[in-house]
Amino acid sequence: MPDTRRTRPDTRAALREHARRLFARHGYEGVSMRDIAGALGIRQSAIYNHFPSKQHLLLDLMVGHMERLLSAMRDAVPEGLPPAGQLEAFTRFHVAYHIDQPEDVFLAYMELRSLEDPGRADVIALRNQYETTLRGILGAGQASGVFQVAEPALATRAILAMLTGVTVWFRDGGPLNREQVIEAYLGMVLRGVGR
Amino acid sequence: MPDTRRTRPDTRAALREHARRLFARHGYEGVSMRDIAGALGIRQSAIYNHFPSKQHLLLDLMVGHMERLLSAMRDAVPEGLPPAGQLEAFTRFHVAYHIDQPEDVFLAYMELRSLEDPGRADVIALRNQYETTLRGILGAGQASGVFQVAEPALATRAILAMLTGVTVWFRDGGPLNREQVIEAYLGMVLRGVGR
DNA sequence: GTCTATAAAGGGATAGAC
DNA sequence: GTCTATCCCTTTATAGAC
Repeated sequence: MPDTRRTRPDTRAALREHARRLFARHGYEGVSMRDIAGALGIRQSAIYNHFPSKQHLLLDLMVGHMERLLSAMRDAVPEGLPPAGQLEAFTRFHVAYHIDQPEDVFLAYMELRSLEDPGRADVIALRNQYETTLRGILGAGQASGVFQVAEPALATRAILAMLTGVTVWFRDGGPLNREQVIEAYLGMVLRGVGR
Repeated sequence: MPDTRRTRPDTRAALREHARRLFARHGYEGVSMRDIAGALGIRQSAIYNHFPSKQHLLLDLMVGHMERLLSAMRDAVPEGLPPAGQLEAFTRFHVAYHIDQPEDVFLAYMELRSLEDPGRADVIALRNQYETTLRGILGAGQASGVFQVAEPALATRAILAMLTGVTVWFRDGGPLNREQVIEAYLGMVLRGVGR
């Protein structure tokens, strides 16, 4: 049994945490390696024992976020459900995840432009998998007549933009709690597709 | 009658144009004064004849955008209309303006975090005026029973986020033209508030 | 694995000639 | 109003001691 009191702190994990927070708040270009190192109390050069460059650190955060998001979404949206049930599950999941992980989500949205190829293409591919899932749900509902969606591709983007915006304003302790926010967004999505 | 062929180009206006484009594409922190000057074919130091600092250049772009946006919105949304008509006018205006001025809009949304006080507070106040207009329309429609909006403040943010997202994906020459996009978003907004 | 020291480049801003 | 030249600072990244 390891002595956890004497375990050296996991610098790599701490770097991820502080970089995520700082990048989300000030933007990739607005944060220096010194800023990140300073948040941990180490020197800037020590970061290079854990990540080969600032770009690689950003890529690590982006890919890690997208893989966790996709995996969690697939767990939350059962394949066997009819389209209306899938849309409800997807919407609840998306809002809840964005409330719970605002920094990851905000970072992935805002700093894609700071990510260089080839990593950028990988992240876009992962994001497209996520979007395609919602697109498929809307298309299936349209085909079976339970949704009235004139333009499924546009509706996909409209719904994702609407729901993702929750990260910009939601705060714990505000007038609406987590569950009230999820229900309010769900109501707008369902009415928006004609349910 | 002035000889327009020999008129010196308006450097200040050209600086605004190129800075707007570069800031929107790479972010405020990702663009240097040398980048902006280079786009015009002048030296970096010449910028300081027109703007006292990089911050002032950003503030000029932000305030200019918000004032134009507010003014155009007030022209497009007549005060005398009933709430349903106002919501339709507001939605058509917002999508059209965001399609036509994507750089201004994207910049104002993304780079507010790079703007320092006191200018930042001014821009936020202007943005709040814009949001409050939509909030008032939804509140009036709710009060008169023509809208079913459980949470007007949330619905305001949800609608604005949904519509503003058009800047991320819309391109001239794509599968949907400007008018088709406006109608599709309008349909989703009206259904979303129960019309 | 972290430190000090340093390299090499780029950042915003200013001075003064023209 | 734009230029060249420069100041002073910060940046990412590397080298080598411990």
